[in-house]
Amino acid sequence: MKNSPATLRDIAQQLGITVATVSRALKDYPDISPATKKAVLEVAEKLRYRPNPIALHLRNNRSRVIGVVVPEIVHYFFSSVISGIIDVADRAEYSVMLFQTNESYQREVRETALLLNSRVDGLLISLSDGTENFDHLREYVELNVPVVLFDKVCDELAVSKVIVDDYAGAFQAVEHLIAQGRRSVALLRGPLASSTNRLRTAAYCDALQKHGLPVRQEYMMECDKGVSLEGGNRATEQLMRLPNPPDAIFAVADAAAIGALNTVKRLGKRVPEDVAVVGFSDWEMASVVQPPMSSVYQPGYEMGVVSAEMLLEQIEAQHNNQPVQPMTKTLETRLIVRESSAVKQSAMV
Amino acid sequence: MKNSPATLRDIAQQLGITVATVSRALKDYPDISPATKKAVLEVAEKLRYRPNPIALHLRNNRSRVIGVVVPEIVHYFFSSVISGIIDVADRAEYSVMLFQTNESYQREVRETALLLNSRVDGLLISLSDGTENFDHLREYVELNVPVVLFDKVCDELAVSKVIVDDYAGAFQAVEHLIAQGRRSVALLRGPLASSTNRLRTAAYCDALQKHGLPVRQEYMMECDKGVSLEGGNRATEQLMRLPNPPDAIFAVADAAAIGALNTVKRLGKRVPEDVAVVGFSDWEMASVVQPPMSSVYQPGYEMGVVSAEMLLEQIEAQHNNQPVQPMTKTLETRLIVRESSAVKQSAMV
DNA sequence: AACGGTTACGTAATCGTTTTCGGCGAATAT
DNA sequence: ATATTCGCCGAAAACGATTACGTAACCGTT
Repeated sequence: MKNSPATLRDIAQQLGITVATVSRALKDYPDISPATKKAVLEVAEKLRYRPNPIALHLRNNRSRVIGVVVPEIVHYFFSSVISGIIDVADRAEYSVMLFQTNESYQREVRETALLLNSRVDGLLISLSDGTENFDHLREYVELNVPVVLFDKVCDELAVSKVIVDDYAGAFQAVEHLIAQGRRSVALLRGPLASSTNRLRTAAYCDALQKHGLPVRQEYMMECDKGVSLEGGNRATEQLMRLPNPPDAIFAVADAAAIGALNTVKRLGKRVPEDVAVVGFSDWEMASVVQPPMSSVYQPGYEMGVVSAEMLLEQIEAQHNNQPVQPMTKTLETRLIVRESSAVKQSAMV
Repeated sequence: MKNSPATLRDIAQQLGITVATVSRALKDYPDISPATKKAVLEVAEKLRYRPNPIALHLRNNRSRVIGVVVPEIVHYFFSSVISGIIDVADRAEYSVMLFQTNESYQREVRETALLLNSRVDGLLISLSDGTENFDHLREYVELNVPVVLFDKVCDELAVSKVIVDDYAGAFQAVEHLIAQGRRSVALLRGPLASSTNRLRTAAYCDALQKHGLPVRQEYMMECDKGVSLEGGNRATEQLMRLPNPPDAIFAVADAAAIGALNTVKRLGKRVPEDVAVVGFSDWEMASVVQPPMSSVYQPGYEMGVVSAEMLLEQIEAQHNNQPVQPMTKTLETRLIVRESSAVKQSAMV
């Protein structure tokens, strides 16, 4: 029957009054007589009137929509962050527009431009691994659209950031391996363009040096297929083929770590006796592999919550013409020790 | 400096012409003289003009936004579906608004209403486990807003659906277990309100009966904490405490299956020798646990792609006033056999 | 009777864009 | 010389909602 939702005018026509009166009646303005209000409310109910948000956006110059851009959605950490963002946005009556870049810089530029055109009220973004130019985000700054960077950030932009303490987490992981008596710890990492990779790699080197261990290039592997299961597999195969293979592997991501763990076992070595393994992120997966894998826990959901709260605050401030101060918030990481790196507790079947 | 993006009027004023001319010049109407076009293009470039989509939406009565509602985002299968949806939407220049219900019927109603008010062009939704009333979706049908249900669907609504062949997949899994010589196969399932749970449960029963095996109530467990790791753990503990514990477990979700697998091992039994385990979905996790777990592969990404394509087609048809025929598409499942259920190939360390 | 103050509503502008319906001058046709 | 066409552009309505401002009608006061 009815094809399109009722508008103010539909109500006004039924009652022989103007849309202005209807609008005011619905918003309970004191100007309107109780009788008219009652009549308007009734008709509005009957017609199932709902304000058209698009018209409101046009008039108010705000959309109550925030844009979220992540490298990939099918990823335990990022989906956790997204979940946190959505829950916060939901409570504040904001909607979330979601995009993924598949780690492509070009697509990142495309999506952010799209989002900017869409007049989102703010942007939450985790940079792709390949992103080294930030002009697409500078446009936001110039137009005073609040931006919060999370997880994969950059120093070049004066915007708010939410990160985890990548350095401390990685440092702790490597020190833990050294404390377990490991003397040749290998690293599995992704491209150094990404801030998280840089920090975790730096922490790896520093931890080794602090304990008087050599930093050996042949132990620092960049996974060619990304820090994935497959990337971890391949890098580990290479590592174990070295004249003196490492006695421990620290991977900057759980997927690669699990690849490493499985490859070590496949090559007939024991975990952790021959090679200890520690990952980063503490995915659900880490606790179900055999042996259960140590990993640096990264609070994904919380990062989403904090980032979204920060963005919404800035949007609010912006809207009230208050100045917004870019700030950086660092969330704690925590090393979860399981059997893959704890020699004493190791209980093999 | 500039606080808000340039509008048609800004361009028009700079050139002393009207917005109508500017609009036509930008859209390359034949009416406009080359000189004017050139001038407009130049000023538009200088001012970095971008059409305001909100104004367009208001005028065109379409938003080029689709709504997506899932039970939870942090979930390998659903995030895969979302990924597929987003990739298709992206190519068609649509944006995706994402919501999660956390399996709450109330929140499902709330989010769908919000989305409807937001005037999305269409809705993609996977129902929450507790959803038994569908009035919130009937509103979409009444207002002629295209809806496509995926994965968790219902029979009560005359809308398009995309599902996997839950019945066939589950049937194949149970038959496989029987073929491996198992005679007492247990089931781990979630609430029967969900269509997938119902179908997989029915297939379980039918497969047993086909092979002359009894369908025993004490082997059919509803996981109290949901079909999660924890739910799988608890249900399996109960199963193994039975006078005659099962020699195989089929779980309707991988998380519960992995919980089952780990619990079986923790209780000192061998997988698959004592108890075989098969899951459903074939998450990444399934292949990395020990022993690698058999599972019914469910094409998540493809489901997202197909659902989104179907929805966009319907939106297009709707927009051209063509009738839309609700249709149901069923995607194939495929049993992936790994060591957790294949006695012969089992290679324990 | 004239004025002031309410009450209760209407008028019209606004947000940015598209598009229909002209309009005006010049060129072409009859 | 008048009519027709064409090229180029402006005016204005439309999408749906909000809101500053204007204005009737009515009351009571002086």
